Amino acid sequence: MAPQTRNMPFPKIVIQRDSDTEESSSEDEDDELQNDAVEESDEEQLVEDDDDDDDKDEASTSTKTKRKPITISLKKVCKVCKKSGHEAGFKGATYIDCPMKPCFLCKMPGHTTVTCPHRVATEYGVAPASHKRTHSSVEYVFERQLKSRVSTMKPKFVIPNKVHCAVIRYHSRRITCLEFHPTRNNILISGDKKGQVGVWDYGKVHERTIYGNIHGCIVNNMKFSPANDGVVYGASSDGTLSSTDLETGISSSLLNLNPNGWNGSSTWRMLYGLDLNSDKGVLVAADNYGLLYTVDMRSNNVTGSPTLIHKKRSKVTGLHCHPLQPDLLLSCGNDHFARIWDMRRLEAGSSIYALPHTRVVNSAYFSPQTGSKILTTSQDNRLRVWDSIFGNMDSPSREIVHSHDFNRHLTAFRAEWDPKDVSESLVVVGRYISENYNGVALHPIDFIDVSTGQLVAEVIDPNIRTITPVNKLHPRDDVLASGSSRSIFMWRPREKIELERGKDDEPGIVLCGNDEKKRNGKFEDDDSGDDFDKKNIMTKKSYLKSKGRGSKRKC
DNA sequence: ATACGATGCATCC
DNA sequence: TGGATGCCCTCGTA
Repeated sequence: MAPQTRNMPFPKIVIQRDSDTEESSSEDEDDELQNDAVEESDEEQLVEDDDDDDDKDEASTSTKTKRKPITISLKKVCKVCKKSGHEAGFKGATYIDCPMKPCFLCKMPGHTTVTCPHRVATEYGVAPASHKRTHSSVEYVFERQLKSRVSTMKPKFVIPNKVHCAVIRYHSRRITCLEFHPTRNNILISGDKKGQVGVWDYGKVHERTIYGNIHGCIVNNMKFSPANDGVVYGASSDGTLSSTDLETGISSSLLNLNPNGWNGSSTWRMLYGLDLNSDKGVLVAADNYGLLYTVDMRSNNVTGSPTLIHKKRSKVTGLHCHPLQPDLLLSCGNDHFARIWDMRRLEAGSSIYALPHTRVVNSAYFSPQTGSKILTTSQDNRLRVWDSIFGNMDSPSREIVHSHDFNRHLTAFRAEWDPKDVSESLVVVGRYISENYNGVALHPIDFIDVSTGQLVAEVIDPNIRTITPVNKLHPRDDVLASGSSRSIFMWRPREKIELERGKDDEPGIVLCGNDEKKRNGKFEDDDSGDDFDKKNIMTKKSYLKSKGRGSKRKC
C-alpha cells in the first residue's frame, strides 16, 4: 500500500544532506573543542590573543602604547550564542545549529538539529499507544456506538503535491486562517493579520474579493454558518465576533469585548477560539482572558455570562465542538492545557479532562468523523494524539516530534486532520525548519500518519520558499490550501492535474506577478482591485524553465 | 547587496 | 500580578 508521495528522490537528498551535515557538524565539534579550551579565559583576553597571533603590526602598536587595542576579531562569532570559534546559520541551503544550544527540533541537549534522529524519521518520537482498559461506561458507549464507524482499513492516501494555482499579494499581511466553503467546491475564504477577509474562487483563479473592513486586526478563526452557507463568522484580535454576508461583504458584530475602545494593551481583549454547535444553535468563542462566550445564532445575542475555561488572563487559542456529541467541547490555550468540557455543565474548573502539555497549545481538534481521537499541536515541537477520548486519557497515545516552533512573526502552526480520511489518521502540518533540496532551502508541508508516526509525504515546490503555517484539506476533494506570509497556494495531486491538462497546456499557475512593480514598489492598503491579468499567469513552459533555473527565481 | 522592523511568549524579579 | 527583557532557520521593504 505505497502512498502517493514524493515526486523527488528524497532519500537520495537525505543521504547527501547527511554527509554534508556530518562534515559541517564535525567541523563545529572541532571548533567547539577549541572554544572550550579557551573558554576559561576572559573573552577580551581571547580577542587580544587572536590579534597577537594574526596581526603583528597591531601587536607592536599595542606593546608601544601598553594599552589594549580596540580591534574587531576576525574569528568566527556565533550569532546565536555570541561566542567565538563556531558559527550558526545557513551555509548554503543547510542551516547549521549553534552547538551550545539544545537541539532546535526535539529540544534535547547533546546534539544539534542536523544530527537529531527525529529529523530523518519522525517515528522516533512516537510513544506507543497504551492499551489500558478502563471499562468505564463511556467506553462502553464508544464501543457500541462509534467504534463501528472507525475504519480499520487504511485507505490509500492521496497527497495533493502539485501547485495548481497560487496567488500572491492577495492579502497584504500574513495569512492567519483558511476555510473551504461547505457546499461550493471551489470557494476558499481566508483571513489575514490585518483583519481582511478574502473570498477566492480558485476554480476561476482570478475571481477573488477582499473585504477590508470586517475586522481591525488579526482574524484568528473563521467558520461558515450551518444555517446559511453564504454567511461566515469570524473571531478577531480586535475583540469582536463578526457575521459577514460573503456576497455583499456586509458585516455585523455579534460581540464586542472592547466597547470602550483602546485603553492600553493591558485591558485590550482579543477573541481567538471559535466554533459553532449547530445542535444547540450556538456559537462559542474564547478570548485572551481565559473566558468562553456563548452566542445564540438565531437571536445573535450573547447567552449567559462568560465562563473561565483556562487560566485567568491567559489566551484560549482554540475551540472545537465534537462532531457527533453536541455536549462535548474541546479547548486549548496558553496555560499549556487542552481541556474537554461538558457543555451542559460549563463552570470554571469543571472540565472532564485536562490534557497537560509542556508549552503553549496552538490547536486541539477532535478527529473529524467520530470525534473519538484528539490531535494537539504544541509549541514544544510535538504533535500529540489521544486515541480514544472514551478510554485512557492519562497520557497521550502518541507524541510525534515535529518542527513547528513558535515564531512571533509567523502564524501559529496547527496540525489539521484530513476530513476525508475514514481511518482518522492522516494529518497535515507545515514545517518550520528547512531542508536542503538540491541546494535550495525549502520548508515542506508534512503529511503524517499519526497512527504510526510516519512521515507520509513532504510537499514542496521550488517556487515556494516561505514557511506555510496555515494548511487546510478540502472536505471532499483531494485539494490542499496553504497560507503563507502573504500568499495562498492550492495543491492538487500531481497525477490528476496532468490528466486534466495535458503536457503543453497552460496550467494556470499564478505566481508572483509583477503587480508589485506596477504599483511602483508600494502596496496599497485597500487591496480590493483585481490586478491579476494574463501577464501574471505563467505558462507551463515558463514555469518549467524557471524551475530549471533553480534557486535564482524569486517568488 | 544589507539593514530594519513588526511584535508573542518565556523568564525574571 | 505585572513590567522589563531578550529572543535560533521570517520576510518584505528601503
